[in-house]
Amino acid sequence: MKRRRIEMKKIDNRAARQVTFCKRRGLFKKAMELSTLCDAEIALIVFSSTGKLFDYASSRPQLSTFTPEMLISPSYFLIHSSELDICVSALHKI
Amino acid sequence: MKRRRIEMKKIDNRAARQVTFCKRRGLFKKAMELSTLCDAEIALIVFSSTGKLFDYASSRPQLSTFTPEMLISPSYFLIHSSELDICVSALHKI
DNA sequence: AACTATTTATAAGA
DNA sequence: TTCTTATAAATAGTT
Repeated sequence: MKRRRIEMKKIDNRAARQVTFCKRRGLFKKAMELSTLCDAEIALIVFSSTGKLFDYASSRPQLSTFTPEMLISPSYFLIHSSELDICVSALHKI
Repeated sequence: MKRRRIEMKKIDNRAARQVTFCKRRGLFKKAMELSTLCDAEIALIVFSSTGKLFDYASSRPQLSTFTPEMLISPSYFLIHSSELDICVSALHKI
């Protein structure tokens, strides 16, 4: 079958959804490009529907490569919960 | 001149850099698409080199639309500084 | 802000 | 998951 425009809604089939997730690496590439070209600070955090964490941050180590030991470390910040509690989830899930 | 491949390094000219920043909206579109198609949780925070905040978060209000008044509000979380202090900057800069 | 040639991302299939 | 390829989508240079 020829390629068609994909419908912009949740992919029902679980396997197909995961395949599409794996294939769509362009988001991360574009984040890196925008940061490099335009000197922008960027933080990108993604949880797949299976709960796996992927992330990118300009000028900072990747959260997803941290070991639990590395995360039991000193410096913490207080941040507003709106939107950013997704970051807290990140720490809890690792 | 015909379009060429752009060199992947910081654009020196300030004006050109800002134009490119404005044009590259694809990052946000792709974030929304990945979230929708693959049922992923996504948080994306971008500071332009001029310090302006742009953000997207699946299933959450946009940080960049908050007023200072809205941010003087109750719920806060403690998060690890690595990578995520970019979020703190967000709150400070608004 | 619009145009458009070209590059880039990716849906489908394998 | 990874490769290929046809096609859709993003965008660099220009206007």
